[in-house]
Amino acid sequence: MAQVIRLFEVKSICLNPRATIDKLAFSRLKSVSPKRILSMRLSQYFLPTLKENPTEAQIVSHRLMLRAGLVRQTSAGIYAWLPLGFRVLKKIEQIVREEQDASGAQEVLMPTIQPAELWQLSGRYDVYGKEMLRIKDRHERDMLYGPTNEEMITDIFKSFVKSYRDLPRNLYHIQWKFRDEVRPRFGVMRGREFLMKDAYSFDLDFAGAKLAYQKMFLAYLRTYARMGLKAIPMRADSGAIGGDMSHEFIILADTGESAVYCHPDWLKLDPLNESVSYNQKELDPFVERWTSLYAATDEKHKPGCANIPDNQLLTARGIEVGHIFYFGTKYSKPLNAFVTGPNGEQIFLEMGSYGIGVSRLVGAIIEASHDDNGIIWPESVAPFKVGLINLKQGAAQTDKVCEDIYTKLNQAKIDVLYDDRSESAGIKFNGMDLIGLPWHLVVGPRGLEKNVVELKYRKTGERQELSIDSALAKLAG
RNA sequence: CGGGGCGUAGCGCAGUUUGGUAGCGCGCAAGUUUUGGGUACUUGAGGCCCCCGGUUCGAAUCCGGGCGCCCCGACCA
Repeated sequence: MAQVIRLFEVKSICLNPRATIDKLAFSRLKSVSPKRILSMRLSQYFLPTLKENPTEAQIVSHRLMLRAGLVRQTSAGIYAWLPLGFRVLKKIEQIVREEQDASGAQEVLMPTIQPAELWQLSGRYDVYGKEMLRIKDRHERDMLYGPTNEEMITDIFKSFVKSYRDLPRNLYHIQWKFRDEVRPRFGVMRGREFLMKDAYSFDLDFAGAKLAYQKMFLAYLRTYARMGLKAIPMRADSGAIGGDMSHEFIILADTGESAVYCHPDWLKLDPLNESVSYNQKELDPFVERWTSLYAATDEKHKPGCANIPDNQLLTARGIEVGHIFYFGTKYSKPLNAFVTGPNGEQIFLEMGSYGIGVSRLVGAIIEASHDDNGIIWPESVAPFKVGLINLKQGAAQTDKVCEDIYTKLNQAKIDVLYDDRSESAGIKFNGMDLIGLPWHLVVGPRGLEKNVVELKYRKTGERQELSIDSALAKLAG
């Protein structure tokens, strides 16, 4: 009897959620740096998937994002990010961050709400029109929800930097922005509220600004390539100033919003194979080479102007996922942002700005990577690397093997979503295809009789039967 | 901002023409069943029919006015 009571006590302590949380919190305190929880059991996850297509979603990425439980629309063009979608958003953000840092840019965080005064100084308060969401605070002071941050960063920068010796600098942040689009559409690809990385470079002269531009050029190519995207820089309009120092980065996707024309050799290039460092000597030839191949959007395309015959041009559709441009002293002059030069003269800052649509990329990646069954996440941005499917939940054998695999994958720091629900096989297979995790590890009684599990690669649909150990080894490799 | 469409259960829809107090499929819950690609059956819960006003004995349905959402175009990361 005493033993029974003791057992019961032990069990009740383990089942007490508070005890678990305290224990977790304690272990976190001891660790040097905070770590994110890698894996998840589907039976406990907030993942509201839909079997049918919501009518409001017309394009494929929007439909799949709603069906796979990534986002929830709260108003036209404004979305709440649910756990699975948020994980993807964070992974994309992190790749952007790492590449910005590698290029020498420094992360800051500016507010979403800005005072109108800054915009009145640059003259854009009136120019921006209704796209700008204007707000009054309780003191009737004019504020706005920032659509971009040139004015603010210039104001911040100039208030501290007074000498040419403090140049160059490149500051970026990843922040939510708002543009009150007349007609939001395409889900997160053309929302009103969107997450964006924008960087702002400050230089003494044009040569410096050009180098800053080239650094971003390289960082952008690397960023998109890491996300499994083929991004092509295309010359864009930069207004009166800037010459050719403006590029849009367009990824190719069948459902893209605009037609693009480019040299077929683009498809062979991979920026991750290039060994080029962030210095002028290496960047000059690199950028030269990467801008020499023809590429133009519909509106810029002029037949006969390419360096190869028109009929050999690759015609495709594209989605803009980034834009870099040099704009000189456009903001530094009206905002009076200058430094003292070597000879004591006042020199207005040479600036450029560089944007990446982080939330848009979630949709864009899906546009570029899906099939009839659902999303196909590139591994680098996948919410989980592995989907573990237990075909017979509740059976001792499959449960045990799955738990074991789940633990081992966790120990190997591989994030896994374990479908431990008591659902039929078909529901689990289809659900896993829909949310598009790169690898599906299927554990069923039939396979276990032969001591094998099935490993499926979502992208190709290829499956192979492997022993548990070799499946784990393959996932770790 | 021009043009068009739609708001009925969580999702997809019917019912509106001809006013009589709301229905189907999926999903959800319970049970049986099934167990390797959304299994089958039974039972059940779930609606301020977008909102406000008007007409009428009676309005999801007719009339007026709002609001919301979607699509095409112009605009944009």
